Amino acid sequence: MEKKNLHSSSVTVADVARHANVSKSTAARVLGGYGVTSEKVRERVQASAKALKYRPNELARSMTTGKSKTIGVVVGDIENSFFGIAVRSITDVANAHGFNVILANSDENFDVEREAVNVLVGKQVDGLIVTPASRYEIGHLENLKSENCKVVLFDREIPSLDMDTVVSDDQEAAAAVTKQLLDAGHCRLAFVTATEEKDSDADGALHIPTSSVGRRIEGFLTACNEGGIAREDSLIVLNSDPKAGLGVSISKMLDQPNRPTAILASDSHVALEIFKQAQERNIEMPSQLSLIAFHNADWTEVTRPAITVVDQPVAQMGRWSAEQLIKRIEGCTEPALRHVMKMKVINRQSVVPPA
Amino acid sequence: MEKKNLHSSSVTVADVARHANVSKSTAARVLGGYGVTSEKVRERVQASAKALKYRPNELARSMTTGKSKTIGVVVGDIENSFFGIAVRSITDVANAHGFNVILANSDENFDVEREAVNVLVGKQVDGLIVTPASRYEIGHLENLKSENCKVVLFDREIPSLDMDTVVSDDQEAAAAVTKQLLDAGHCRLAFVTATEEKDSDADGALHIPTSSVGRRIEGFLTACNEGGIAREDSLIVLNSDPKAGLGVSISKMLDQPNRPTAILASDSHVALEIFKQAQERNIEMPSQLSLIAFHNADWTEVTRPAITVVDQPVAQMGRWSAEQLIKRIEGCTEPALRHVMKMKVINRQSVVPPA
DNA sequence: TCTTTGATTGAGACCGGTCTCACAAATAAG
DNA sequence: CTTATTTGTGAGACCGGTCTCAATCAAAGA
Repeated sequence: MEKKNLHSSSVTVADVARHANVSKSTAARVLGGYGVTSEKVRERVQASAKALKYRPNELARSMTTGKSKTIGVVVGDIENSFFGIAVRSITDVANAHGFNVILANSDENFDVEREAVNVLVGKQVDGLIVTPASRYEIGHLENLKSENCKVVLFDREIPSLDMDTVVSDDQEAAAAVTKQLLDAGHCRLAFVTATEEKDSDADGALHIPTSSVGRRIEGFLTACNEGGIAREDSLIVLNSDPKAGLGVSISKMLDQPNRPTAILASDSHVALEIFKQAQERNIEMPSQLSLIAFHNADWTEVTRPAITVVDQPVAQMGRWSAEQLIKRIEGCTEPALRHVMKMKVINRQSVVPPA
Repeated sequence: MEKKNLHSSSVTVADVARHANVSKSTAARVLGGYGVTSEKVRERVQASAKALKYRPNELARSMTTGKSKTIGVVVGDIENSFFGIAVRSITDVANAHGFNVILANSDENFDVEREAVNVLVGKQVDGLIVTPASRYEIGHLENLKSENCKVVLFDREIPSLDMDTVVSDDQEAAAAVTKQLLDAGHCRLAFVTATEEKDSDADGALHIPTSSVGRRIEGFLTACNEGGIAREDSLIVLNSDPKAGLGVSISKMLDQPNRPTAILASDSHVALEIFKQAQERNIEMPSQLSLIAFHNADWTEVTRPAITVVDQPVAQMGRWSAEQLIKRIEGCTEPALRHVMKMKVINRQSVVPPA
C-alpha cells in the first residue's frame, strides 16, 4: 500500500492537487506563487498543502528555473579567522537575498581548489566567490562565464581574468607600515608569510602565487629599497618546508646570528607563531624585536606588548563580494569592477626603535 | 541560431549522444558510469563529451536519485573559532566521502535556526549537523526523520529527541575544574557565559537553552556546593543585555565590591573579554583574579599569564559527527548513539590561590 | 541450420517542479 | 442577444539526468 517506494515519502504538488481536487497546474500555481488563481481555489490548495505538510522541492524548482539560489565560496581555510569573518559576512548577505552558501576549503592548494570549483559548478551554483590560491593557475576559472556561473575574486586578483575583484591596498599598506619600521630606525627587516616557497625562475625573481601576499612583498621591498636598506637586510621568509610547517622557517630566522630587529607578518597566524617563538627564546618584545601583523585578530590587543596591526576590512570585503556577485546573478552586465579597500594601521605597543 | 535560450548554454547527455551518434540512453550509461556499454561506444562517447566539454548536471542527477550528496551544517557563528574548527573537520570528512557542505549560522537564535533547517531540507540535503540553539524548541527537528533527512546533534544534546549526538563531558569537566579553583582556596567564584538570560520559571531554577552551557553550569554549581561555597558566592553571569553585548555583564561583575576571585569562562570569546576588561581595570592576573576558559583557543598560551583551559576535542567531535551522519545516510540503522568525548585540562599560569 | 543465450542498445517513463497554450466560463461591449 | 474580452483552469511539454524494459544482433549450443 505504500505509494512512493525508493524516493522519500515527500508530498508533491501532484499530491496536493489530488487532495484539493484541482489539476496539478493549478496547485502548482498557488504553491509556486505564480500565475493567477481564484481566491477559493487558492485557499483550498493551501489548506491541502498544510494538511499534507507539503514542502517544495527546491532541487526540482532549480531544475526548471535554472537558478539554484546557491553560491559557492572557496576559501583557503575556514579555521583561519580571516576567512571566518569573510564567510560570515558573505553568508549574511547571501541569506538576506535568499541564497545559500556551499563552503569549500582549498588549503591554498591549487588542485584542491580546481576540484572544488568544478564540483560546485556541477552543483549548478549561481555564482562563486573564490580566493584563488594561485594567480598563475587560472584555467578552471576562465571558462566559468560560459557556464552561466558568475565569479567574484576575493582578496586576490588575477588581472588577466577580467572578473569582479575585491582586494585591499596591500602594496600601499605594506609600504607604509614598512616605512614606519624604517622611520623607527630599523635596518634589518623581515617579511614573513606562510605561502609556500616556489621555484623562482631563471632571473631569480620571486613569483608568489598568492597575489595579496605578492603585493605586500612588493610594497615591503619597495619601501626597504627607498629606505636604503641593503637587499640582504630585507628578508623574505616563506614556508620553506610545508610538511614541517612555517614554524621551522621562523625558528631559522630567529636563530640566525643577525636576526631581524623588526618583522612584518603577513597574517595573524604567522604573527602568533612569531610571538610564541620569541617568548620561548626570551626575546624581549618590543625592545629586541618589533612586530607588525596584517589582520586585526581579536587577541592582538591583549598580548603584552599589544600588537600593532594593519586592519583589513574583512567583513566589508566579504559583504562587497557577495553583493556584487548577487548583482551579477540578477543580470548586471557592467564591466568587471576592481574594488580596492583601504586598510588602516592600528598602532599599539609592538613597535619601538631597535635597541 | 542559438540552441538553448533561457537555460544556460550547458551541454547535456542528449547533446553528447547526438554528437557521438548513439541514443541518449547509451550516452547516459557511459557518462553516468552505470549499466554496460561496449568498449567502442564508450570511447566514442567519451571523446564527444570531451569535445563538447560536457559536465554533468548534479542537480538533475540528484533529482532522480533522490540523493543530493550535500549535507547542511547549522552552527552558532562561523566566526567563532570553535565552530570554525568544527566546520573545517566536518567539511574534510564530507568531501572525502563525496559530499558538499551548505553552511548556515543561527546566531544562537532559535527562529533563525528553524528557518535555516527548513531551507536546507527544502534543498534536499541528505543530512544535517546542527548545534541546536535551544534544547526546548525542537519542533523543527522532530519531523526530519520522516523527510528522509538524517540528523546529528553537535556539542549539544536534546535527550527527548533520540538522535545521534556528540558532546563533551561538560558537567564532569566543569566540576573538575571548579574543584581545582576551590582547592586553590577560592571562595568567590563566577561562571560566565554569553548565553542570553531567559526568564526562569516559577521555582526560580535556571533554564539554560544551550545544553552544553547548562551542563557546565550544573557541574560548576555541584562542585561549589560540595565545596561548601555559599550560593551567593557562586555567581552565574549570563548575557543580561544582548543588545549591548556580554561586555556590560562582565563590567558589572568586575566592578562590584566583592568581585569573584576566580572565573570560569564558558568559551574563549568570553575569556578574551574578561581578560581585556581585567587589563583595563588593572586587575592583576592571576594574583587578583584566576581564570579558566573552555576551548583551547590558539592565543590562550601567549597571554601573560597564559590561560589555563579546558581543551575540547573540537576537531574530533566534528569528525565523529560527519562520519556518523554519513553512515546514517548510507543506510545505517543502529539505535541513536550518544558519543561523549573527554576534555582535558591544560594547566598554564592563570590559576593561583587568591591574594 | 535453428534455437538459446548473452551482450548491447534504444525508446520512453520518471523525478517534482515551471511554464506555455488552449479551452471554458464569466463578464463587458455593441 | 450576439460578439469580444477577460479570467481561471487543465493538459501536457520540458529541465537533464536515471532507469526499466523490450528489441536487436552475434556467438554458442543442439
